[in-house]
Amino acid sequence: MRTLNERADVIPVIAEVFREYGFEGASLSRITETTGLGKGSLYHFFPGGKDEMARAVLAHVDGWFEREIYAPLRDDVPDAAIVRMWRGVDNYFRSGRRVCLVGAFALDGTRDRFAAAIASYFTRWIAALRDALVRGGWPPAAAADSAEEVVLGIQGALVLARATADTAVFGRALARLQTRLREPPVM
Amino acid sequence: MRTLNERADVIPVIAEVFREYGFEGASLSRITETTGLGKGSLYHFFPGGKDEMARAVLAHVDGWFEREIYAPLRDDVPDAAIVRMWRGVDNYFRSGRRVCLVGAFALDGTRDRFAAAIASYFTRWIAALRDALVRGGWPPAAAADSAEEVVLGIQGALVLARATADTAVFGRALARLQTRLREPPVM
DNA sequence: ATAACTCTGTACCTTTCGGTACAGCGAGTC
DNA sequence: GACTCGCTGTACCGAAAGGTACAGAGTTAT
Repeated sequence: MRTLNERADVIPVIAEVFREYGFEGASLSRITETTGLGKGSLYHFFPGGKDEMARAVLAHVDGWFEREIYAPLRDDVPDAAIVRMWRGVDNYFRSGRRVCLVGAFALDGTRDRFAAAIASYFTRWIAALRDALVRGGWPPAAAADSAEEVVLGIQGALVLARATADTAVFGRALARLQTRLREPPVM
Repeated sequence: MRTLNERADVIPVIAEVFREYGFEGASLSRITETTGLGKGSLYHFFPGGKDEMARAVLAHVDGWFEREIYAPLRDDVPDAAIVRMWRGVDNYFRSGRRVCLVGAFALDGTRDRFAAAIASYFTRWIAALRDALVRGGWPPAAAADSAEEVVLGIQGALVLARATADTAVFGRALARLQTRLREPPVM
């Protein structure tokens, strides 16, 4: 019964290939090379081919964020959950050295094919953060605005860090957004 | 002597294909289809093939921003130049319906190939905006920070607008960033 | 020991990829 | 009318794309 185990092990590796090259750029030959698996094994685990691999990878990323970020934001003490989010995000994106797979897919022509998964990733993130802020005493409108600003800022920081090959941008952006969430609006 | 004229006419069309599908996804067949030009004409204008097309497109985008945004930020009255930037950006990105070609290339595996052009586009934008703020009376450190925040915020907004197929995100982000540049820091 | 089942390598398929070669068209020039 | 010269369509190329077929190895259960 190693099937499930090994399939699960391969997904993060494939994810890295998609992350690095995008959907179109992630050729099967690159995937087989990186994973060390031949086409035989690959199509055994993912009969649907590249499309299924991408879906599995998106689901994997989504699962991680749901578990580590969204759920805590919805259920835990707001302040603690938000601290956890900052730590988790900085860790996940390797302080700007790693790019967001979902964001990369969104800009690609790939978007339409995985539209639902891509949109859901972002809207649920924003909704969860907004809820945490509201539970922390923020006015709903300001909470919604700031939640959107934070998620969008993280994506922008990743684009810029990658574009300029300067990971410090990411750290500065996180710091800026972080202070902004610490001081509730004056309204 | 129609050569230069027509080549110049084709570049924006090719740009749209790259913007929509990314470098890898923009196949020659899609380009011929969209431009209405056969391979013969295409390789007549761009002997270097896809690579040269991408470089021409990047140069075209860069030229537009240099002329319409960066130069005014450096040379004109700061307030007016910044107002012009907001108008120009909203217009250029069609209020979030259009994606940033340079940002898309940055996330792609394409980045390395065009690294210089991609990095320069962003660093010059940030530098120009920072200069305008400093000339407008901002402390240099705060100006640098806010300039980075604005450029990064625009990129993030484009990612999110595209990801959620909700252009309103872009408008809200622009409004937020705009108010932030209107009130100089307290420090 | 054998049967069943999971996994893997190899060979092969069609389509599309980026790119090339080139003959010819049409609008100017002399 | 002949001659450029800029442009275009067509046919073609080898390589790589994504995907399939399948025999067999390795393990596990009986």
